[in-house]
Amino acid sequence: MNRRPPTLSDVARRAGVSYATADRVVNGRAGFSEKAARKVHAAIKGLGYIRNVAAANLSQQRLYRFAIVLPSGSNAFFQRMQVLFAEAASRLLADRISLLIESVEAFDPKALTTRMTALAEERLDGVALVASDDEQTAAGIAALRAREIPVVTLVSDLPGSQRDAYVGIDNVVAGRTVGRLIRMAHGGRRGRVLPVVGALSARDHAERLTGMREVLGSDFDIAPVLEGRDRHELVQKLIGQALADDPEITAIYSAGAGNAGLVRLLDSLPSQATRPYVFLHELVPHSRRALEEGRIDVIIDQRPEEEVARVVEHLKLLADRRALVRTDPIVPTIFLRENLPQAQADALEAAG
Amino acid sequence: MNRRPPTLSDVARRAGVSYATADRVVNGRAGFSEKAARKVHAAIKGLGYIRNVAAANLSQQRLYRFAIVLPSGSNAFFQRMQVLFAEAASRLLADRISLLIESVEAFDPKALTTRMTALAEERLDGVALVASDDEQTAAGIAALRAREIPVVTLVSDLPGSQRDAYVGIDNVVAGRTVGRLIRMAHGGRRGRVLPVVGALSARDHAERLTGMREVLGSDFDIAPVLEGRDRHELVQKLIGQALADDPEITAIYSAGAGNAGLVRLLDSLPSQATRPYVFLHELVPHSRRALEEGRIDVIIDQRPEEEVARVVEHLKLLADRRALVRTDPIVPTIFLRENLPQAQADALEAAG
DNA sequence: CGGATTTTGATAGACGTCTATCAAAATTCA
DNA sequence: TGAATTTTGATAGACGTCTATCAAAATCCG
Repeated sequence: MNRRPPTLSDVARRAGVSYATADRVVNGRAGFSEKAARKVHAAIKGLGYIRNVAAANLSQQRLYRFAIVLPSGSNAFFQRMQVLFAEAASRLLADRISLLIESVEAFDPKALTTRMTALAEERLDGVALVASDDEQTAAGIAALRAREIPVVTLVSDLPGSQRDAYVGIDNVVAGRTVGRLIRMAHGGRRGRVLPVVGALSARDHAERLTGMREVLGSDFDIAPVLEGRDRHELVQKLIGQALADDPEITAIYSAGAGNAGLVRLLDSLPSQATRPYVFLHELVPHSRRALEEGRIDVIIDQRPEEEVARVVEHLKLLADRRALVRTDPIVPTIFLRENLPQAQADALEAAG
Repeated sequence: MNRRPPTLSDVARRAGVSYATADRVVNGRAGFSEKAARKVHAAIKGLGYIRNVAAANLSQQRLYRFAIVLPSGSNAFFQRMQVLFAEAASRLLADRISLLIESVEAFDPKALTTRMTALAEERLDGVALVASDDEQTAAGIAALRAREIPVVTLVSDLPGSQRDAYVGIDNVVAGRTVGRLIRMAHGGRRGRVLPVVGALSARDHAERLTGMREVLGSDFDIAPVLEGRDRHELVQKLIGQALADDPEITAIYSAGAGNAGLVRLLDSLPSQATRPYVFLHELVPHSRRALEEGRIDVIIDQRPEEEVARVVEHLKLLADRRALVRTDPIVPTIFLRENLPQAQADALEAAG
């Protein structure tokens, strides 16, 4: 019923050439004629030949070596991502894939570029990194590509660069989504939204606000944007002040990090007062707890589990010079108290 | 720097036994002593030996053969799933995995069981199927398992059976999520919800309503449940009547299929009237269009793309007798007009 | 035409595992 | 102790691809 899949020997026989010639054609070695190439390709098509990757890797003792560069620091989101990559790494050993997980100082393009230059010297099969939006990083990517090392950007993209793929959400889309949810939560009534970001100069944060504004239009008031520098204490202080000064606020949208401070502040509010609706990004232990306890309303998550899986998938395909599947951006996922995924025991373990 | 990964020969050498003995131990062939087994296992641990799956598969000329059994019929959701599996199948050829995609008459447990019995006779490495909730199906699963064929249930689970894994959403969770969204959309005011299902006897539909009720509690009125048999015309007619008879209705929750009828009905309403909020399941061409055009408000999707990927992942791991990763249920995903994923050109192509 | 160059064929060893066979060694048991 | 049984070792061929080598054949060009 099921015949054995055709091998390159079968291809050679059908093409009427020797194995050696067929091999030269498929592996692009020098020393074959146009005519031979045509015959071989016709035979490949006719037989439906697919290279046996297992055999090929075996013969070459192939080991895939990928580097993952993440920003260091206390950011809960990247901590989680680091744990996820570490888990993936141990799983992937069985597939002869090794992940070198590296940290560089956050918000330090020079450190990132230095690391990238170092990586370009190693025999790597691919690099994934969280790009920052500057020319140095773009040059670093170009340097990797110049050495034929595929590059995938992660979480934060750099569209003008030579990266092979981006894995992450579209931040304008995320902001629009929050805008729609804010509208829904107000049930047709007007409201006043307090936007909080890390910095307006951070492209992803700015894009999120843009998206939100697009959907809210002129039906909503938008209070002056707070810049919390992604620092818990500052976020807590600024929002506290703003709420005290501006009792009209009906919703808070925190587009950046430092949300532990926001949660602490909400906790300190008098419980009988109706609090504003709260929307924030990234499902991490403290935001999860706040959602479960009803202190916030919505978390927009970029599903780091899915991102990790896709990064690995892309790097593997790029290393094998195969076509990418699923190149559409990750969809920002809306978590309410009710559709939270199961808590990740692994994350707690790793933290404890 | 990076040594060659240890082979079974290295293990044998370190254990002080021959390759043949090491092989007997790891592959559970007869004819080795306890002492030898202990020595080999110690060496495996000491060296961190991992079997080279590529080499193993090569030597056995291993081909994975999986069967996927989907209900046939005009249901847009399963049509989409079929397309996704077909795409996956062509991609997976390169990994020596073949998917046999089969259809059986929907809602016909006997047909499903007959097909399963037939599949049990084939040399398969795994089966995925949409379980229906009855004893025949459970027996069919048991028959497959008796022949050492792993079984994964898809979309609809059968918890009491011997299935190895379930890939799909928790329908109570999905219902609760809708409940929360209904609350949000009413902005703190009361409302009256019209629930529509295919049949109250369908477990998944009933579970969704249960979940919704849990969250709405006594703050909301719930109109009598309509049973639309997942048929477009019937759904259209019943909802039309209900809306005409009951002007108090502020929201519609369609927990089943047949939503093309719902969309048509909404289309026919006088445009100046404020329509009720509409929540329904599964992102398919007609529901997508309705959401884009603002005729409905929310789609709860079970992400068939992710389900397909996971089914394949599980089947492969089960066939290799490896541990499953990610056994938590799929999270019901909330789609608003703003966070719709890119349209799937492939689906259109396949339909056209 | 004749020499240089290009193309082709034949073949062999390696990758790590699986499967099988046969003889030698160790153990069990009467 | 001696025969039967179990355990072990040594080894060889296969899987499909990659890499390399060498000689033979075909083609090119002056």
